[in-house]
Amino acid sequence: MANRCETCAVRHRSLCGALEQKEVERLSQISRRTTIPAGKAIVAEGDKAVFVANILSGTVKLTRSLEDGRRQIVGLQFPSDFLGRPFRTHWSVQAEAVSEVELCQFDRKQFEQMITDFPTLEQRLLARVLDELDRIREWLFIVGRKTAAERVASLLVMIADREHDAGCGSSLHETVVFDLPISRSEMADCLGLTIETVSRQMSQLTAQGAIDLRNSRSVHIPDLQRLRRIGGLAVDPAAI
Amino acid sequence: MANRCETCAVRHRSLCGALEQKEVERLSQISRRTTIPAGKAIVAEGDKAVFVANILSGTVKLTRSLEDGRRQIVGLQFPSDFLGRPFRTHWSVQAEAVSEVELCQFDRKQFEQMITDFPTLEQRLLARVLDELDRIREWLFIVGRKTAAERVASLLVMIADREHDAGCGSSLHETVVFDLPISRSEMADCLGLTIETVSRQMSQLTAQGAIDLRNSRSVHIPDLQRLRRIGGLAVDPAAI
DNA sequence: CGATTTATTTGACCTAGATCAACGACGCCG
DNA sequence: CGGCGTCGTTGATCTAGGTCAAATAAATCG
Repeated sequence: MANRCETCAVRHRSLCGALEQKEVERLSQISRRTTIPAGKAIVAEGDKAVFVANILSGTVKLTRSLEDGRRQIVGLQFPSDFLGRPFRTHWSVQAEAVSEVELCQFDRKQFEQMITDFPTLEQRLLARVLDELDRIREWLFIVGRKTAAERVASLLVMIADREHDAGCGSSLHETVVFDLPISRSEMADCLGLTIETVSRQMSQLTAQGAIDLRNSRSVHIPDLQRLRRIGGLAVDPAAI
Repeated sequence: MANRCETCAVRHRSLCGALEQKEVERLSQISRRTTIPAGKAIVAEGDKAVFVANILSGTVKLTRSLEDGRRQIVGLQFPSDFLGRPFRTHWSVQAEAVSEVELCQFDRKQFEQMITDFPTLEQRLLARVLDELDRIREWLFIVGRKTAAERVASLLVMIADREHDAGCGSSLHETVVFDLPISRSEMADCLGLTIETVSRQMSQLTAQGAIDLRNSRSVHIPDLQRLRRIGGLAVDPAAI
């Protein structure tokens, strides 16, 4: 049964924000909510692409891996992000629920039809994909050329930015507190490092006073600009 | 003055392949050809985005860099590829001509209008950006988790695929000969390695008989599948 | 609540690739 | 043709981060 989009937590931040009341209704008719428990794969590399989805809550990781166990997280997605690949028949990455995830799924074919019918939707999707491309290029740079310390700092800043995704600048030297959605092992897989190195760098950052861990998942950043500097990031938060 | 798209070398492979005769005419009216000499920057990180373009000939590298000289190539673009970022006011990467490059430029704003007016164009652009996203995710994986030998092999395969971009499978164990568009230093910047390591790995691959260098730029790959295997790539060429 | 399992931290040591340093091979120009 | 600058190769050494191992610390379960 169609769900009521008016009460959707990500109604305006997600793709659907592009749509008028009437259009949303049509979209809601092809949507279906699903909940995926933490740690479960949503789709595997090579799976047929039968759906696309908006993330309503939770965190999703996109990974590529080799048979020998090497693994790289190639995307982290948060509530209101779009998950999936219109106009492709198969998934090129594995998508896995990091925490429990709620999705608003659409049949891929029907969604493609919607895109074709509603240019505003397509335009918004395009803008999103382009943003994603920018972010992943930044990411490639980090993984390709930065030191372990810089990588860990950069990841923390990135997650901080996306968690309280007000993001946009506000004051310099701002304080941020948040829970890491991912484990040390997942941090390592984001950064092309090992768990041990990530852990050592977290300890190092703590020792420097750049972060403060109340427990291993709860991060307090007393001065975001400072952490940006440690990460070798532009001090001006890259405008989304 | 408008150029005649009918004679365009990349007319059908590029974005414009989506357009009807009449639409192409309109597009051609806002297009302008430029030639950029080898080694020259096309735009710098942070530049105002005044245009987007199709690449007619030559190779373009997209780079991010740090003040201390560390540099990462985050994209390599070939003829028929689309260069630029609609709906963004500034460039987030530097674009530089690797070889002499011919562009077919469009005013960004006008191009955005075209996108809005011609959904087929937008859809084709979307598909392209999604492809680019897939490729760069693969790339992130390579840089994050693969050994130097695997990285170099992967890069050669990737370039071989894109150079004679018939690409699509044909026979197994196929032979490929091509000229590297990029220097050792640029290969290193693609892979997050140093020149020396790239050079050593090229020598290693030559010693193994996996490649054959007639000169430092001219690569002969006697068995593409074998090189794929060395690079830890799926043997089935990832469908474009 | 104690037992067990799983995540994280820390330490000791090792290695892939970086760095430093020649050296050879082309092209270019006078 | 010979000097010179750039690019690529190769060798010797060093080091950031990996690997292996052990000690906490936190979560799960009966």
